[in-house]
Amino acid sequence: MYHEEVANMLKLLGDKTRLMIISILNETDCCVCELVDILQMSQPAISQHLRKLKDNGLVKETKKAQWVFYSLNKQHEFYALVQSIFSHLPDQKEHIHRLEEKGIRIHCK
Amino acid sequence: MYHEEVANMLKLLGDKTRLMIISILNETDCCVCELVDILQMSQPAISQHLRKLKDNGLVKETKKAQWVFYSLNKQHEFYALVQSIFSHLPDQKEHIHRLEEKGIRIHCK
DNA sequence: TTTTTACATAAGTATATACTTATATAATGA
DNA sequence: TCATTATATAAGTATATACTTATGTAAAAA
Repeated sequence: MYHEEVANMLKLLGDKTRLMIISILNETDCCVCELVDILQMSQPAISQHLRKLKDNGLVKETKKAQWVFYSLNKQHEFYALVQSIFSHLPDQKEHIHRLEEKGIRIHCK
Repeated sequence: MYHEEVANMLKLLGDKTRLMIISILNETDCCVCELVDILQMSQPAISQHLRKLKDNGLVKETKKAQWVFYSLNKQHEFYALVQSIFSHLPDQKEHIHRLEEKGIRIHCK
């Protein structure tokens, strides 16, 4: 049933840490250590949330050198739904700017 | 933090039974026994979901004779967010029509 | 080659959640 | 008045969830 799939998607987004992760990835791709720095949570906690998001297909990962970069999967069935939720949330640019200013943003070709 | 409030709202909607209840109430006000009939679940289960929705302010209740009618609270802070989620879901008119046809729709002034 | 950094994962734990069954209440109807 | 109907709620239970700590792995750096 369609409602069940949507309910599962909302449950996935219905956690403040995951909602923040997705909001940040909506600004720019990030590696795990950047998310750990922004969200001030343990690395395993962040990794476990990322795994849930990845298992659901909402995010993709790309290995680059020692880092794993996560990004939103724009091909996801519910990407439009997720974007309409974001339209009701403030953007998260400040977190990215703060990383840049602190000089700890990971840039990788 | 705003993200936390939105996450809590999404968690509330992130249950297929509650999402269905809200979708149905988006069509028309209903009393508990109609929701029990539509959703084919036990009355206490439905009542408990309704309580969660009411505690959060998403629905309102009105007593009429022996029935308690529930309706969406259009004044809710996140009503617009909820509506944008509905725009990604099929409508639930068929359930209401079925009740009418079966002659078990509760009409009350 | 050894250490460090970045990340994943396993195991354990505390809490939350969604039901069930049983029971209480209040309005209606016989 | 007594039975029925509509609803709420309490208590119990099974499962899910979100962390923690500990540990493993792979790449980079020293």
